[in-house]
Amino acid sequence: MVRSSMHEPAGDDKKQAGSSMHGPAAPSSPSGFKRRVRCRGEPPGTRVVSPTMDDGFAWRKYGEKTINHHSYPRFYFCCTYRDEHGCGAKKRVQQAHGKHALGTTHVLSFASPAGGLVESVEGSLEELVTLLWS
DNA sequence: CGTATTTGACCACT
DNA sequence: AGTGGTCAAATACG
Repeated sequence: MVRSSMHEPAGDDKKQAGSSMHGPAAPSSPSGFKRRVRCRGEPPGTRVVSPTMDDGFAWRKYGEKTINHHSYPRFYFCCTYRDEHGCGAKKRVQQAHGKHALGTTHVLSFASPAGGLVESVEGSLEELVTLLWS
């Protein structure tokens, strides 16, 4: 969750170093590194709402985790242009109760079309879109 | 060929 | 000890 001291992006340093160390750099000798291939074909009907909704930006899913504390999994998205535009837009989508169908989307930070920078926004996708276009 | 997407594992904090 | 969050690599599709 949000670390008390994770306000500074500099924290990425340690993370990057750590990953590098684990060294997937040596694919030839993975100490048990087995990447299971995925079947890019989820059964139709299971999908209630498309997290990749068109909010004006391209979102790329970079992770998924199931929270035991909650009843549904959480999806992590980040702006596809993160590399080129430095638009450090990050989106966290938590699937709310099936009754509401629409999960809650928390935006960590994203560049506003107006040129402003928004951070730590939380609300439904609908609200976020409205805010973006505000 | 490039991009988007998926899954597993590790890490840091509490 | 457990949780949550991110990265890296591999694959599939256009």
